[in-house]
Amino acid sequence: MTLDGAFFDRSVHEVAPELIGATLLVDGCGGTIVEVEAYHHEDPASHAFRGRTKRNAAMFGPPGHAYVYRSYGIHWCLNLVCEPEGSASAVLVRALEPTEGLERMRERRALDDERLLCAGPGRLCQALGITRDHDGLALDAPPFELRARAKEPELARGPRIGITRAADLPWRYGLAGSRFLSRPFRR
DNA sequence: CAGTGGATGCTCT
DNA sequence: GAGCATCCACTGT
Repeated sequence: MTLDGAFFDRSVHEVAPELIGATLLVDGCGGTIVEVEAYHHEDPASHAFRGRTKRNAAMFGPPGHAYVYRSYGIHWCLNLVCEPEGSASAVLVRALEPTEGLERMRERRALDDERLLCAGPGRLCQALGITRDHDGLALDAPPFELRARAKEPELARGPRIGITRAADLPWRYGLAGSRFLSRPFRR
């Protein structure tokens, strides 16, 4: 079943854990989502916290669309916009277990190690070929393909990675025990 | 393993 | 001009 606008038109805190186990492909490359983080508009760590700008405009658009931004001048990062339009909340996709299009992803990453192919927000965007061109695109239409998980996985939860503000909030979710996480979860 | 620092572009102060 | 929702290469144990 394709995840569409209705799926994303809910609290980011409901949507984020339900994305673990879903399948994300871009032009046929990608795999199973194993790690995400929730960013709410009232959250000081969110790009939308200080209001709408040119960069974060897609966060203020309709749910079920992509928000892509450049990180540290080098990497791209992919978010999935949630909640009713205008509330500017989104889920950062941090890691995939690669399952489809492995050869193309290895070429893009110039890397053979499957474990590190999509283990991190910058890495997975490089592997899937995600750039600014994908900012604002709908997730239920090509080049995106986003399918709901078949069954509920065992979840891990913890604080988000790489932020300084609101660093204690446990809004990172992962597939428990996966070897494709960007970093392990503490227990 | 852990820790450090460089690359690099854009937004906001 | 500072500060980043990162990654990689390098150092030292």
